[in-house]
Amino acid sequence: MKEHIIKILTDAVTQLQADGDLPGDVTPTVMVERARDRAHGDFASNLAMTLARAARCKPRDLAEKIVAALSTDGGIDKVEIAGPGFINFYLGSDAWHGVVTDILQQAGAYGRSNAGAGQQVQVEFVSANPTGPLHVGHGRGAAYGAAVADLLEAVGCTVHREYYVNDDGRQMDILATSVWLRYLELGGAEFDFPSNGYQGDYVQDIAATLRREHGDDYDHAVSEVFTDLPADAPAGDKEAHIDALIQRTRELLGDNRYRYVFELGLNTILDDIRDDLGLFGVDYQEWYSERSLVESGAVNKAIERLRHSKHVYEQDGALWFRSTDYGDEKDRVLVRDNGQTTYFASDIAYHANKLERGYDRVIDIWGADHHGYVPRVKAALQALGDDPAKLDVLLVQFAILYRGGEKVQMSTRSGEFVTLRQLRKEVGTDAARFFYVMRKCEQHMDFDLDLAKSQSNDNPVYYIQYAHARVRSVFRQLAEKQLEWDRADGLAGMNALGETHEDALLVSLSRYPEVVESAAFNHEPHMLTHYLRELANDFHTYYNAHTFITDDAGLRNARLCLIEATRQVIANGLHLLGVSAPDSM
RNA sequence: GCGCCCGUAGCUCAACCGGAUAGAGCACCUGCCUUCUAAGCAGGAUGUUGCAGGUUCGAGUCCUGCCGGGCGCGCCA
Repeated sequence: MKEHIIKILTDAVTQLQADGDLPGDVTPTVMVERARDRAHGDFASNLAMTLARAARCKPRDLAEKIVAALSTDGGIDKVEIAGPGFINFYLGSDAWHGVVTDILQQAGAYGRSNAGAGQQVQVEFVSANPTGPLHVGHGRGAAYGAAVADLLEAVGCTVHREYYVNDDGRQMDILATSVWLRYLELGGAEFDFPSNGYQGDYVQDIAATLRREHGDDYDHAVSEVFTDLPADAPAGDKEAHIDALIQRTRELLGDNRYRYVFELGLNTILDDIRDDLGLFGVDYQEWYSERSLVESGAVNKAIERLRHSKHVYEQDGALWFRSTDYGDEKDRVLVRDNGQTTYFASDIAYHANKLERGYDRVIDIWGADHHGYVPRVKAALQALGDDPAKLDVLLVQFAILYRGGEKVQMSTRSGEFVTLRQLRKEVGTDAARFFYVMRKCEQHMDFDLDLAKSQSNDNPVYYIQYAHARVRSVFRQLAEKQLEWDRADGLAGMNALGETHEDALLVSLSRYPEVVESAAFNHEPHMLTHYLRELANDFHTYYNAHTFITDDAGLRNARLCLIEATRQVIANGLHLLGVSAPDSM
């Protein structure tokens, strides 16, 4: 319908240009949008206002010319000029009936489109270091990333979901060392656990596995481990202490054993993260290993490419990338004076690799605390001769949890953070997924745990799911009354509909594909959550105002078609958000 | 100090590329269950869009300067 209106408006402008009423050199972009207020009709265009200047006449006068040149047919009841020069289109109620047929025919495919067909998109999200379980801070990135990916897929893009596994850095060495120290403790050793080590219970679980499977094979005397190490905090430097401890661990265990402990820690935690995300309804096409980039030489290759670009220099024993040439605040180190490449160097290689793979668009979803990182990554891509505009970095603000009106305190250092797993158990996957994407990603968010758990109309998740379950319930009642839904009869008799509530519902249903498309291309799943709430509201209102299972078979079948279509759209929308659509509640 | 994000009703948030009288929900008050699930519905009001300028037919939206909050500013990741 919208396309139809755009077409007749475009035709009208062409007509006016041919008649000399409009300059021929202007190429208007015809915008038609849903009227916000139904008093303004169903669709509105601001065409006359945007063209007024080029046409050198008043918007309202131009609007009249356009309307005069308009060929109105196909369901348009009337066209009016209003306000400063809007052209409003009023549709007859039967213009909307076709949407029910569309929905019932297309079922799960209704709302999907090919608007983004041919576009290869990569979405990288969560990518938390595998040094511990995911916490609630990762939850928002997971829910948001999954929704953005699913939305893009719904509009026809080919989407590759990816988790970048930081399996190569110092943090992983700290984890391996922490696991081994806990293992020694389990063998009866006593010492002060390093203040910079990983303290969570999960480390002890991994250590227990090591001891269960390998007995005392990995034991060493405490004196061997801690002799001649720089002091730990508070007296000494905790960083120097842990680095020396890592080195000592490597020496005592030897390459193979150290590797084993390292892998055990990494794999256990990665399995846990994978499992956790899976239960959260978040799945990936690929888990991309940072270590594979290092081992394949891709990191060194990227550094060499930068070196050739002449934006690299040596200073203080380190190798620097002159990112300030591309607007970054300061230059960045690629290779440290100890010869180790930085995380940034891996990340350059990783992003270069993404673009080499031929994606039209690369989307990174990061926590907002990493925003300072964006300019340097884009700078590197530019220096490499890649197009930084292909990279979209979406920054997700943190969510603050509230329970009983109080902020839930989180402290990572003591290991007493709230995990995503705990959140799922407390409020359920459906509520968590929905709540996380209810707000724009750049918006600071308050996550009310009590509300997410509450089974009341305050809770938008239940409100929407309830609408879905209610439709199912109506059909169960129908069966109990020994009646059958004659779908063909209902679709043929849509003219029986015409109540205000029915018109409103039809209009809402017809909007769904537009909402999906808009939410997808703007990377704003919250638009869908708002839409679904409005749709559920339209349904509940209708439900209370009219009886669906009436004695009039024609009316009954038409209404059943309408509510089944509503159910289908709710199910489709919830599915895109990773939320279930229950048959009963 | 510099950079990025945010500031909309008592609270949590919308407002599609700059459009018409800035909208929802919650909280608060009043009604509706012998009738398809009351996890629902109907009715009731709330604004100097942080402040001050600017751009234009039109600004919550764009520009400049302030104020307030968050985050970042490592040879950490």
